[in-house]
Amino acid sequence: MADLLSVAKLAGVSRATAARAFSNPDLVRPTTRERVFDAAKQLAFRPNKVAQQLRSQATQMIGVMVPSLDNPVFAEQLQAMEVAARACGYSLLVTTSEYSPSRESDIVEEMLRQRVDGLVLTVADAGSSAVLDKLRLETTPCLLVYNPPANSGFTSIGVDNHAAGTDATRHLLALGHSRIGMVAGPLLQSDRAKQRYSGYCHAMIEAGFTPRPLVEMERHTQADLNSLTPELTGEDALTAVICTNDLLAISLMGELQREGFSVPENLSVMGFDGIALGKHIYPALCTIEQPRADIGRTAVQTLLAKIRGEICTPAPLPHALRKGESVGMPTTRKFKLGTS
Amino acid sequence: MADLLSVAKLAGVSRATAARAFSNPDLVRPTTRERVFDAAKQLAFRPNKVAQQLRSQATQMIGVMVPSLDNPVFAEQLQAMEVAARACGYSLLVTTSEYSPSRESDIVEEMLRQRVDGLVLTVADAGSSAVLDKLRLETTPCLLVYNPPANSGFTSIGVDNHAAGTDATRHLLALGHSRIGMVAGPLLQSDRAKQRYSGYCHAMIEAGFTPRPLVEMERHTQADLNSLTPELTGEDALTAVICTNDLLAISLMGELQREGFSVPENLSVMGFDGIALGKHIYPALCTIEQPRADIGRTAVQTLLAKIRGEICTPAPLPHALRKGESVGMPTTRKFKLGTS
DNA sequence: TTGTACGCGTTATCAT
DNA sequence: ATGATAACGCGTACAA
Repeated sequence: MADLLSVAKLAGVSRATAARAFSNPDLVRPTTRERVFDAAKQLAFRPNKVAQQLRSQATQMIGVMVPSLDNPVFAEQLQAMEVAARACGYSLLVTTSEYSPSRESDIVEEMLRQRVDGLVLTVADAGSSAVLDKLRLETTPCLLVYNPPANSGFTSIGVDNHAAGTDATRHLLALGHSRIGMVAGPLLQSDRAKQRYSGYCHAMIEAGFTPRPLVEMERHTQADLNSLTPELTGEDALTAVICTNDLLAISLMGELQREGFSVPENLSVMGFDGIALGKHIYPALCTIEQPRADIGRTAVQTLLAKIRGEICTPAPLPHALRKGESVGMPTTRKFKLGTS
Repeated sequence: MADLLSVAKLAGVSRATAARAFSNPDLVRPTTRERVFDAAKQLAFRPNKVAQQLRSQATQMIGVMVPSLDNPVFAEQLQAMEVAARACGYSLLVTTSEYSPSRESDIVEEMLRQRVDGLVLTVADAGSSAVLDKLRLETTPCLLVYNPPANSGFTSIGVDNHAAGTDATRHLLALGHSRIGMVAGPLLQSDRAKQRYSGYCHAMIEAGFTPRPLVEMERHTQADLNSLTPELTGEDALTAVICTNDLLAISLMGELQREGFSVPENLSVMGFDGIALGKHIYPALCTIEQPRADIGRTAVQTLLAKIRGEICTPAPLPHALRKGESVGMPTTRKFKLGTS
């Protein structure tokens, strides 16, 4: 691949002049400049970013680590970040941690070696994270997304999960529900879920009810109806459940319907996150919507500000309740499990 | 950030020796080696990949461009690619084209400047693509994913979309359907959809039926029931439709149910792609499953082979029929539209 | 306005 | 076994 020197030679100027023609065009006489551009075109010259990066000590790359792209929440956030970053001339180096702390460390180390200008991470648990401990000692600007800001020492972009959990619960309470449960994936892997649960507890207590224990599923993205059935039978049977993420909610609804129950008649189901698909399925998923596009954009802009040396601590982004057919008024229609 | 020279000085050796201690440990006396390692640790030395890349003329990065990460098909493929690439010591530079040809060009240009070792692209239409025309003149190894291999001149990883379309149709035919339609997003933006449609036509003709015209929706991911209603009424009303992707199918099912119809009693609905969510919704989506993990892995491995200079033209990957509750036998139950 | 020369951090060649 | 040095491609301070 042609380099600046060959361009310069073909244009009959020095390397410096050729370089200037690109980086500082006004410093070079128009005719000379054109000669350089012509030569560049003839040789199909393409500036070498690696060299530029080494020279300028900046890569214009930001490293992104999310748990998994199989969850649309992260994929959609990444989509927004990519657009925002590109608009600012930055590229994204993307990795997935698969919720594994050791992978998290390897990935961040790798990205630091690549000299990314900044990092955007979503870690399993911001409260106790080896990778964050390491990053505290580094100077590379770093930002969390989705992780609750408290206790990590890092600025974090996302909604107020506690408040969101409260709002979700209040919505159900307002409809007349009181026997409300909450379902989560593996808790250790999600500090968000914990906060949302605490918000739920807050709302329940506030309304004079006793919060129920969190029901923990084995996977993030797939509900297991059996784990929930104890809560669905008897006098105290739930009339509504909140899932800590939309995938869980959608698969729970599927399981219920597959077993012959209907949503929301037998059980109201709420999700969390607001992935796009939730609007299209039937019944449409009632959920707490995170402003994913905003989150992505804000994350990029906040990080770039940090990179420029500015100090900024953005406020939590507003969540919104998205109503949906998966939630209704509580009914007395009894569950009859095991009829299949 | 500490560099090799400072490490060397602290260890009391030359830069060359320090470098060797890492790249070629056996060439340096064990005691010296340890001194170097100690110094490196003390200074928190972290090798600079940018410099390595400039020096070695290889970035160990592969550039990935997909239309949009909002579609789980691409997100899930990317997930698989990331794991495969990381396992081989490669990183992923990820971009989204948003189905825009001009963005496609900008992105590829940018990645070439970054000197990625190879490219993995999913373009709108491999048959006529400005970006592919440009890449034909370049030497950077390049691979398509999902795009049909024919007519592009590039090797492409994916299933045989024609055959898959045929298989989908045959499945419905075998159940007794004959009035089968096909629904797609914007056709110009998806050569895959065209191939799948031609496969459908093939199967219909083969069975002695007349293929229907493709119904084109305005968006890739959201069905518009109104566009379809003409096909759902009258003597010749459809009993089954195949959608060219799962998101379209899922939203179509939602729309139908929302209007009071049931799937598959009133209309059988098939999807295409096999995104994970399809299994969990109710009715579970019957679809043609693409081996996304395989596709991702194979793409990376094929590209790396190309980068190493090997020649390899992988065969199309096998698709699979995933049965689901969204498809049933044809019934005589009439559609009654507009009853709401 | 243009050219000379140095440095960014690394690796590889050639001496010693 | 180790050290000196050139080169990767670029940007820029300084000199002309």
